[in-house]
Amino acid sequence: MTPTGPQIRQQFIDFFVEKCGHTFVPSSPTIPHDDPTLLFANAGMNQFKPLFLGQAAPGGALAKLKRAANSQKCIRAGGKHNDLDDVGKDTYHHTFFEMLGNWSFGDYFKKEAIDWAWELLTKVWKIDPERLYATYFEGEKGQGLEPDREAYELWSRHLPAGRILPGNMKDNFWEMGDTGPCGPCSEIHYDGRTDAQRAAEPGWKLVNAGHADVIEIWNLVFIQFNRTEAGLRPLPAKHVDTGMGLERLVRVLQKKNSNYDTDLFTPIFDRIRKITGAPAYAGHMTDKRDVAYRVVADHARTLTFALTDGAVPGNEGRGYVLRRILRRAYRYGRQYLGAPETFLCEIVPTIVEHFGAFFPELKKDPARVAAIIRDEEESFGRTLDRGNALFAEAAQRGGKVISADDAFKLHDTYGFPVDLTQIMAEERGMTVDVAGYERLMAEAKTRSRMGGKAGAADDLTLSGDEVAKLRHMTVDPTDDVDKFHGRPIKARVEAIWNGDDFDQSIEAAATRPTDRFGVVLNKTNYYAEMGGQVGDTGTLRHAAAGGAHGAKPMEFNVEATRSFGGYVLHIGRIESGRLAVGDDLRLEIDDKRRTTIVANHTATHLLNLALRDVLGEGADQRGSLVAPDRLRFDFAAGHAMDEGQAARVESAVRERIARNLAVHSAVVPLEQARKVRGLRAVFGEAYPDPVRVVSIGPAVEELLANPDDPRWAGYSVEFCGGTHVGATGDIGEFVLLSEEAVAKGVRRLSALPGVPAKAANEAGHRLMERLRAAALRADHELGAEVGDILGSMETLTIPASARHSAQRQIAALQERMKSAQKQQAAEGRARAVELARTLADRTTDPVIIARMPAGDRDSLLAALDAVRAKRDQSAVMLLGVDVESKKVTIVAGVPQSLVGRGLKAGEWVKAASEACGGKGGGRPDSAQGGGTQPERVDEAVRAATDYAASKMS
RNA sequence: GGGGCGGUAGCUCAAUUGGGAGAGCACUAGCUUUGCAAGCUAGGGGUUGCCGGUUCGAUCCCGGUCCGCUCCA
Repeated sequence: MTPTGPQIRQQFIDFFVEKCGHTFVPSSPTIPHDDPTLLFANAGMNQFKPLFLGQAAPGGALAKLKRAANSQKCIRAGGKHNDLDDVGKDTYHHTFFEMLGNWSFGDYFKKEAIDWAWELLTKVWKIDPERLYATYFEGEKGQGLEPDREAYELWSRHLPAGRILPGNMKDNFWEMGDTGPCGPCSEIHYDGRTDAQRAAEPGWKLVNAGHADVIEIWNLVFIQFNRTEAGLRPLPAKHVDTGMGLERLVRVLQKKNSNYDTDLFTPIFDRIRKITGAPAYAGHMTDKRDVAYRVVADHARTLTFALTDGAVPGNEGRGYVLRRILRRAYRYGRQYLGAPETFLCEIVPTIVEHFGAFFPELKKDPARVAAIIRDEEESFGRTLDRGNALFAEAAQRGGKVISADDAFKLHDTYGFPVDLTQIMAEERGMTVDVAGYERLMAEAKTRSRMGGKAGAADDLTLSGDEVAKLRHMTVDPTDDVDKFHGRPIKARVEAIWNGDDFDQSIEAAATRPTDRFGVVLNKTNYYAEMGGQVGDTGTLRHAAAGGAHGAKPMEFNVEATRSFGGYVLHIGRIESGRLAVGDDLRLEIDDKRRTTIVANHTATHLLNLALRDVLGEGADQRGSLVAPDRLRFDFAAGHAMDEGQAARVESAVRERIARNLAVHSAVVPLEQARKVRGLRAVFGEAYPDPVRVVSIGPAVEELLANPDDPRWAGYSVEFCGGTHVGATGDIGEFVLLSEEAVAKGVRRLSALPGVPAKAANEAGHRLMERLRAAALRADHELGAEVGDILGSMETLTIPASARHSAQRQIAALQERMKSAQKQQAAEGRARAVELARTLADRTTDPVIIARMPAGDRDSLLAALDAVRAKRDQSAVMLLGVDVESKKVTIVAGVPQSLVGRGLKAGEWVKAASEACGGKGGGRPDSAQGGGTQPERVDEAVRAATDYAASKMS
């Protein structure tokens, strides 16, 4: 009986969990929320990186792990390893794949890793041992690296010498970066050719040679060295990191020649066929339709998983990579499968159905994922339409060749990749100037690079190496229990980090004002930036009065506090005196700042609870920022809250402040804490075990004593390592400032607590007063006042409710202004027209030149039309005089008959306007102009009269 | 972070040396038709994203800014 893909995945995990004592650790999200250096999760070890780097927080759940196994969701696209363009063309490239892995963190090593791998493959899965090959590291003299004889010996117990092959630095030595943990690795390869092929050519010749059927299936990495600038040093704790691509493994076990022929993909193909009505997938490598099947299936998997994990298509970073993936799939589907205008979104349910059992997060909100994809499909469809129009133009223009400029513009502005343009050109028997396109592309790239000089990272950090160095210096991680009360304490200087190296001492006189240092102490009362709460600031001084070194007392200004691998870095500058390792210091934090931060943080918890009350369970927290002057709260929501909802959220928070609920915290086992009803945790976040629980209202012990009590749903209970007020009454006041979208499906609230909230409320009231007063004014006074109010609104900090109300009132006032203006204009026009009619009735001259009272150009033009209606054979010029604003406005119209005699309206107006300090022009039959010297309007009239006379005579 | 393109009526879009902001659809009213589909006539609807500059005059030119699309990093 051939096992299914999900069975194979489970067999792997069961083998390591049940037989070999591993802990099953669920896959981390494809979107690494806490690692900005990584676009997507791309290897099983990602979530264990802190363990290998020695940066895991001591005491956390991670640090306790000895052995782990899982199937990690991985995405390879956009970054250094970019497989995007290869997907579809062969049997094994994917942007999304699963990586099975087992890990040892300073526990077992090579022997167990190799023996278990062999046992699982040959005994459990019964892979023919004759088809397996192993590689080992052959050594590298230049770096003083010996061959990995140990691995060779271990393998020789399972395999004949002829199937254990040496490999070089590139294939068999694994390094994470230029420095850090590294070590030799050993790969297992599988020969999937037919017996006849295997008889004809020995498999060892094809290992690592790029043969489609002789493939690497498992990589066992033995991390035993640490590379520093000085060279390689053996690690005291040796680790094992293994990775086996699930898709490949399933292919082998299901005896297929392509990953896409396994049941990991065939249900998706069936679905695609159903949606598009295309002929069934036939598995050909070059057939465009089959390529499209593979592309669409692979990309749909990537998108479903990435969007589920909280990513959103956008125009930068990983969002942009996802958008490109989506579009690639969309184009292939539309072009080669005849897919309808939206179809990718229809594949989501199939993926959820087949992968949801093992990855339950998929089932959480698949409708949201599908909706995002549908949106993108629709908008890309519109872009394609615009691009198609441009392509048609370019094709018209080009004759036989689409020019480089056009091809580049199609790509750069409309997102048409050049290969698409080529396909479209081919269909019309045209070609594309690809060489020219490449040149333009290269130019654009250098331009883009030139401008992209990123600002230097001025914030100090400690890398894994440096954390290890601290440990080597026998410095213990900082004891930070005092951070919760924040009162001044005494502590000893353990190390001083200058960004490149550790100093023994620093002196104010010898540093520049821009130099920043990071002070490591044995303990601290500073809160290090974490969980959205900003770090503390404050001052470090010598504990003994007068200072230990010289006359001037030392003062170190802490501007930021951050934590690395358990070491709290007090970052800032030394203002005066001298600071040395071993000094005893007195630590003070900026109390006032801390007070507002603390109030903000507790308010954030109340806000979180209020959002659930008003919007329901779906309003998950997506991030937060707790700073001294404001708080920001991001949460999942499809659209903006209406004013009623916002008001209810606000009053729900206020109500709990008014009840002055006590804030409790306790550190308790994670498993136990998770059971408490109504507990709120941040999506995608990994929590330590034991975890700190902060509850507002009931004490943590009460919660744990009776976790199922439905009453708890009415209280705020969160996992949180931050600092809080003693009771909610300390927050004082609370107002919502604004609500906005930060990404599709994510909204951001800004709010203020305490004193600033009161100030905002008062500012809001003053604004309301002002609007009430403004509404009583006369129409003609409104303009200035409304403009002024609008101007001040931009900088005003007022509650969101007041802002909305003000906007409504202003809109009403503007409406009033508009109709008043309109009425005035209409009256002005009517007066001008009336005047013009009497003028026209009075004269029959072929040339009519008349002064008009002040009026806008529209009135003058209307008057002009009125005159011409009655005197259609006369040339007419009207001059509007506005002494107040020092302006003369001139309009003129000349009938064709007189234009023929040389009286051109443009020239005529020019003559008149130049006489009163201006210019003018226009068409021969109709023109406008003006001047800035109303007092010379007589001259203008004379000039116009003379000019007309000269033409008419 | 840098570059390209765009933002005009409720919607889709026009508007050239800078010179009176339009069309189609939708909307309202009237007419026509046995009814429907529609047709005819009239009308309402605009801060040309926002701010500033140049100019007698800016949808148009220049600078800034916001938003959308797009490419690159």
